[in-house]
Amino acid sequence: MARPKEFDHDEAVLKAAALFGRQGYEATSVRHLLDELGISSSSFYAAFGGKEQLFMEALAAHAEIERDQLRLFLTGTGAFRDQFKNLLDALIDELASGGGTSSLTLRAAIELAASKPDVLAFLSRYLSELINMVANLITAATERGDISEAYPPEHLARYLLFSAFNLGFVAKVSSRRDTLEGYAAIALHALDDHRPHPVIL
Amino acid sequence: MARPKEFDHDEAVLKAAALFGRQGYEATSVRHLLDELGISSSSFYAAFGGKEQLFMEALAAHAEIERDQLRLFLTGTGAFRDQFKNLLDALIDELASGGGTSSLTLRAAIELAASKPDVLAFLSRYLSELINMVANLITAATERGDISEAYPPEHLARYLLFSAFNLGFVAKVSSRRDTLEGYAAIALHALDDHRPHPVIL
DNA sequence: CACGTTACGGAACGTTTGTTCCATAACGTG
DNA sequence: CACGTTATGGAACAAACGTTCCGTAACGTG
Repeated sequence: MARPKEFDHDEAVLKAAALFGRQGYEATSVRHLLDELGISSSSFYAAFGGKEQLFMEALAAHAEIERDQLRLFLTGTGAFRDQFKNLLDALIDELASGGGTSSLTLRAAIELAASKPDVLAFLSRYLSELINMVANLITAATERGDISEAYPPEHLARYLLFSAFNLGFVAKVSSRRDTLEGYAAIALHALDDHRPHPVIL
Repeated sequence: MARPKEFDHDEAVLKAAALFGRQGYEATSVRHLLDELGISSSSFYAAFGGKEQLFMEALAAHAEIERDQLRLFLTGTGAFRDQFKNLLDALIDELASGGGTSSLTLRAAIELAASKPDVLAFLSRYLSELINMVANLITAATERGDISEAYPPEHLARYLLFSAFNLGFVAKVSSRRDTLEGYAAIALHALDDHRPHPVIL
């Protein structure tokens, strides 16, 4: 029919998401994106429409992966607290290794939520979705007796999610493993039973 | 001797800090700064040297104010937990009112810590200072029996500080009061009396 | 009231920004 | 093997970027 594309659309979006996550939106120029994606400007605008639209696509793609990973960690077998601890541990591994595929979600919220209505709208909807998902898991866990019901599930869900995101912030300043683990240990305490509990040691 | 300046240096730095805090570094152009400060470019470069240097000055000025406010809240009379709760309440008031003089510290860390070594160095030093300050207050509080010694003071200090900063992140997406209060209530739980959990990392 | 010094306003600079345009290349189809 | 269609590379664009420069204005001093 016609000349075929020489690059994969979705793959390019993921590369863009990584670059935006590393450098931020404003600091990432279109020319830098062209280099990273290995395409020329005409292909760029034909495929993505422009910088801002590519960012929205990248943000959505990143969010989807993030949500799936979250679901994967929190829907296994075992106590909810253990599952969430595993999630934090994995996140710490990633952050401490310096790989630094830091969360585009965090960056987008800080850099663009106030100035770009589209970004705010997306994040608002996306984070609500995450919170609902985790809140439901928490409700199920409390019904099993896994965790106490000291807080409204939605509040607890939001707290846990934002604490996880916050690890990315902590890591921006110090990505030492014990720093991150120290933070995570205390954040996780919100899931401990507040009544006296048996010492398992 | 010579023609006197028509604007106050420190006042201008604070205005710049507010603008940078609202819009971020890259999104704030020099022309926008000139408008906000009400000066012309020649005065700008004579007084501050350039955009980047003004940012560093603004960051330092903001940090000083932030540190003093923190000290003010945490060195009064009363239990440490109450003092920290007052701090969070005041922060929530500010964030919920939408005034939105959001923390330049948070923005600088997310947007620039990875790309501008000067910013990282400053934040690293500044946050260490804050953590030490709070850790000392925590040590004193535990010696009074105010709070339990479940965690190393430095870890607890870092957790509390970053939780406070994290409210700024939460507010970016939803600045509803009950959202922020829900988060703060759970974060504060780290200061409640409890025996150390056996599974601390 | 002239002088030296410093601050001011604003035009101008070169560079980089995001985007558009067009001639050319690479396909599937008739 | 020409044709229609779509992708590509790169030149070109206006606008905005951070910064510099210069003539002028506003002081304190002699």
